[in-house]
Amino acid sequence: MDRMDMQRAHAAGPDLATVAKLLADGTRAGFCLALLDGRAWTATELARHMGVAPSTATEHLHALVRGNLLAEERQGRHRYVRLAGPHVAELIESLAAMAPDRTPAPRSLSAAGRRQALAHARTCYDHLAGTVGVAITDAMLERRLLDLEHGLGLTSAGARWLEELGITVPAGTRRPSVRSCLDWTERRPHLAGAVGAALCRHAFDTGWITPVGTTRAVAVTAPGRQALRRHLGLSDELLTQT
Amino acid sequence: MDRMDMQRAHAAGPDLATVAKLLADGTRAGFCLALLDGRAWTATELARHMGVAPSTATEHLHALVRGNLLAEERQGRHRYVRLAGPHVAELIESLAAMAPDRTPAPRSLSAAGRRQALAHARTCYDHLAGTVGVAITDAMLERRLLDLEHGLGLTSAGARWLEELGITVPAGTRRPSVRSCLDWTERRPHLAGAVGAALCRHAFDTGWITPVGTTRAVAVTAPGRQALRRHLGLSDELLTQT
DNA sequence: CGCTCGTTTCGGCCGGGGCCGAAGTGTCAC
DNA sequence: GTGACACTTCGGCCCCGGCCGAAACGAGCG
Repeated sequence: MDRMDMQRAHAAGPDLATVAKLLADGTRAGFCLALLDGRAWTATELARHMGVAPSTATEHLHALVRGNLLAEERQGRHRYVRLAGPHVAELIESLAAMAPDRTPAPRSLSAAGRRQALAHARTCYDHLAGTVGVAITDAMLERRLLDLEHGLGLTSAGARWLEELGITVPAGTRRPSVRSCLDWTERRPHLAGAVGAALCRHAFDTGWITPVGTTRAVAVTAPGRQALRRHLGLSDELLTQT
Repeated sequence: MDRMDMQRAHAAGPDLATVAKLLADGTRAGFCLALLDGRAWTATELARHMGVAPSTATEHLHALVRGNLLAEERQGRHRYVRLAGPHVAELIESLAAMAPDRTPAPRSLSAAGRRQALAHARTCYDHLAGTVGVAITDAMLERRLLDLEHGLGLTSAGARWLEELGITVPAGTRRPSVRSCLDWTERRPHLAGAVGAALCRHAFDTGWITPVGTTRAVAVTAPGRQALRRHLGLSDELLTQT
């Protein structure tokens, strides 16, 4: 039995390394981070986004799809990819929460503006993050719609509150209704999970928020500001990007 | 601006790759999986466990400690390492849940026995897994001590039940009280989080379970069988390893 | 049917990094 | 002191894998 066999023999259990390897490359990790916006991107979009040749992107995407991190959908001569599901988004988030934030200082005015818009309010896969996302979570805690008694949880008052707003949360799934997601600009936890996703969806559907350009950034609309003030007591200044 | 700079410029946000790289090697991943037992191991123990030279293990451990995945503690000429905390264990678990299980067929009778003991009952960092871990979770669901209404949660009856048993769960932390952990033998979720940890600790403290050899496997003692039958209605056959 | 453009395949280059063994450092026991 | 032992450092080997460009492929479109 040579060395390789020794190693194999001791390597029982799940094969962490092959999954981790998929995220262990800067380019592939960048793809996944980009896809955290929840949308489907084409291969060339991702290639340009990370500054690599299309051929390189193709290979990476193959690996990610084969590893079940991404799902692909082909339309004509385009190949769209998106995250394979919320579980992948959560894996990426928990990895990101542990990673050092190496966001570089903005090099241009427009880059600084983009960064500020993202820091103010953005989607994080399927829920809200940024200053606004954290503020919503804090307000819900203050009003006892959520509590921290045993980790983050929805109170019965919170359940009623959702119902009054006409927000229905898909039940019965394994997905936790409330999950705490640590985001990388605020470094503070905000509301994720099924409730976070439902709330975000509702905010889009009713026009409280609207996407900014083609990024993950969102802006709070006038009706949105009004609704958030009434339902959560959030101030206008907080909701307006300076 | 050359190609490298382009890539750097687009690589904003958390540096997923460097964290993932730590787990992207079979040997380092094996170390972490071994450390999931929650104990502290010495460098040589881990080296022998994975079949690599001590010098190799040293380098890997340095990387893992520098990356904040492991904590080290030096005692005399020994260097003990353990997982840096529950968040690391959870990261490893979520990675493992996504990884293909490449557990090889046992090559010897003793290996088969070890495997069976592990499959029956074992610790998973700080809570219980295996057939027994899943059975406890199922029984708690059936008795409405837990519910699945919005993800896995502790009911008020469950809180009372814990109190009656004299189990106190540290409150007020960010750690979720109840978390679902997918284990790699049963492929079914079982109770983790602060409650899972407290329950496991209680089971050790009161002698319901006892470690088997130096592995993660545990055996249910006679008092343990009695207690689990009385408090959760678990049958003796289920709790005895065949 | 030829042109465009998004995607894929392939060959080849090159750097990073995992591995070992040999030698060095520090700790404990006698 | 003199071993024994746990751990570390270093040099060197070698392979894996990310990158590109060139060329092929195939869907849309006039």
